[in-house]
Amino acid sequence: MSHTCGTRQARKQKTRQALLDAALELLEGQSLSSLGLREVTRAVGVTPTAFYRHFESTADLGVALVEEALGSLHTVIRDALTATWDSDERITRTIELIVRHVRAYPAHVRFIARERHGGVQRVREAIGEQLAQFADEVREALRHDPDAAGWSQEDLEMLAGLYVDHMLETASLLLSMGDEGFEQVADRAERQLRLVSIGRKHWLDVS
Amino acid sequence: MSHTCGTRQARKQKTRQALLDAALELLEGQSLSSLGLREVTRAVGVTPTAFYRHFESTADLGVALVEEALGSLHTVIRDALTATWDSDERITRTIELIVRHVRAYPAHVRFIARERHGGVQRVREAIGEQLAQFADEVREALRHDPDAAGWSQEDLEMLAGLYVDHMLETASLLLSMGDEGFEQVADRAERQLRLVSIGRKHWLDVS
DNA sequence: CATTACAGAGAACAGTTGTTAACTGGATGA
DNA sequence: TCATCCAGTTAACAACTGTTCTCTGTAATG
Repeated sequence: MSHTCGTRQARKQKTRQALLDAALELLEGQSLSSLGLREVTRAVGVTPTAFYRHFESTADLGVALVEEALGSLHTVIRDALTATWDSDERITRTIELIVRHVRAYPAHVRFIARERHGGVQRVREAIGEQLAQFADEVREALRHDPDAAGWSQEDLEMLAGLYVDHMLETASLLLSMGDEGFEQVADRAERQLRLVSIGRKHWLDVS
Repeated sequence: MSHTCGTRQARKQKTRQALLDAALELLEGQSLSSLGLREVTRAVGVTPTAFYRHFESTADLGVALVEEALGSLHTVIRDALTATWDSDERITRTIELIVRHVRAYPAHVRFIARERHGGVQRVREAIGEQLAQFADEVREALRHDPDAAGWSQEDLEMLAGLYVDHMLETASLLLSMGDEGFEQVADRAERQLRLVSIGRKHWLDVS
C-alpha cells in the first residue's frame, strides 16, 4: 500500500475499509468460513501480515462486516417505523424501502442472508443480536399502533418476529432474482404483508 | 477401508453413505464451501483419492446431501398435507411435525438452513428447486381447502410461499435454541400460523 | 531536532489442500 | 477357472494456507 497521503489514523482506516470491501466482494462467491486471510490481503494489495494490524482473524472481520451491513439497514428500518403512514400505504412503502435497499447494498444483503445461518458462530451470534434488536424496535413501534391495541407483549413479539423474518426472506429472495423478477417478488411480498395485516385486524376477535 | 464383507455394490454404497454422514457431521461447524475433500475422507478413514469414486467434488457431495436432507422432509410435508384435520388442529399438528423432525434430523435441518443461502451455487439451486416443489405441493393442497376457495392462482402461490418460508424459519430457529427454548419457539410459531390463518379467512373480504 | 510508535513489508515455517498417475487385490461374469 | 472390472491404496506434485519474527520508513510526540 502506498504511504503517500493523509494522517496516520486516516490511512489505517483506509486500508481497514479496503479489507472490508474486498472481503465483501470475495464473499459473493463463497461463505465466510472459507474466506482466507491471504485471499483478502491479496485483493487489497497488502501483505498478509498487515491483516493482523486490523483484525485477528477472518471471523473478526466478519463481525465488523455485520455491524457495517446491519448498520445501514438500521437506518432504513427506523425510517420505515417512524413514518406515519396509514396501514395500506405503509405496506407499499416498506416493500419499496426493502427493494431500494437491496438495489443499493446487494453485497451487504447477501452477506447477512448467507451468514445468518452460516458456519461461523461469532458472526451468527452478532447477526442474531442485531436482528433481535430490530425486532424489539418493531415491537415497540407496534405498541403505539391502533391495529395492535390491546395485544399482549408476547403477541407483539410474535408479530414483530414475523415482520423481521419476512423482511429478510424478501430481501434475499430479491437478491437471487434477476432485475426482471424484482417486480413480481415485490408484489408477492406485498400481498403477504397484506394478508398478515388482515390477520392483525381480526386477531382479538378469536383469541 | 476393509474389503471384508458384502457384495461389491453394497460396499460401495456403504462408503458413499459414510462419506455423506461424515460430511454432514463436519458441516455442523462450518459451511460447505470450506469443506475439504481430504477432511471428509480422513473422517471416514479412506484415502483422499477414494473420494473421486463417489463424487467429483465437495459441491457434488453437497447436492447429494440436499436430496438426502429434503427427501426426509418431503415425506413429512406430504403427511401433513394429506391428513384431514380441521383448521385449528392442523396448525398444532404441523408445528408438532416440524418439532419432531428437527429433533430427529438436526444435522439435515442445519445443512439446509445454512446452504440455502450458502456459498455454493449448485447446492443453492438444488435446494431452491426442491423448495419450489414443496411450495407447489402446498399450493395444490390449498386449492382443495375450503378456507382458500375462490382464491386466484397467484394468491395461492403467495400463501404457499409464506408457509414454506415460515416452516424453514421455524425449523432453523428451533435448531439454534437449546432444548429448553423449544416450547417457547414452537408456541410463537403456532401463533404466527394462527395469525396467517385468520388473515386467510378474511382475505376475500377486502380484495 | 531527536525519539518513539506503528502500519506495513519481507522472508521463512510447517502444515494443508486438490489432483494426477500407477498400482493392488478381491469380487464379478463368461 | 481365468480374464476383467473397479473400489480403494500409495506416492508424489505444486500450490496454498495461517502465523511468527525481523525489519523499514514515516507520522506523531516531546
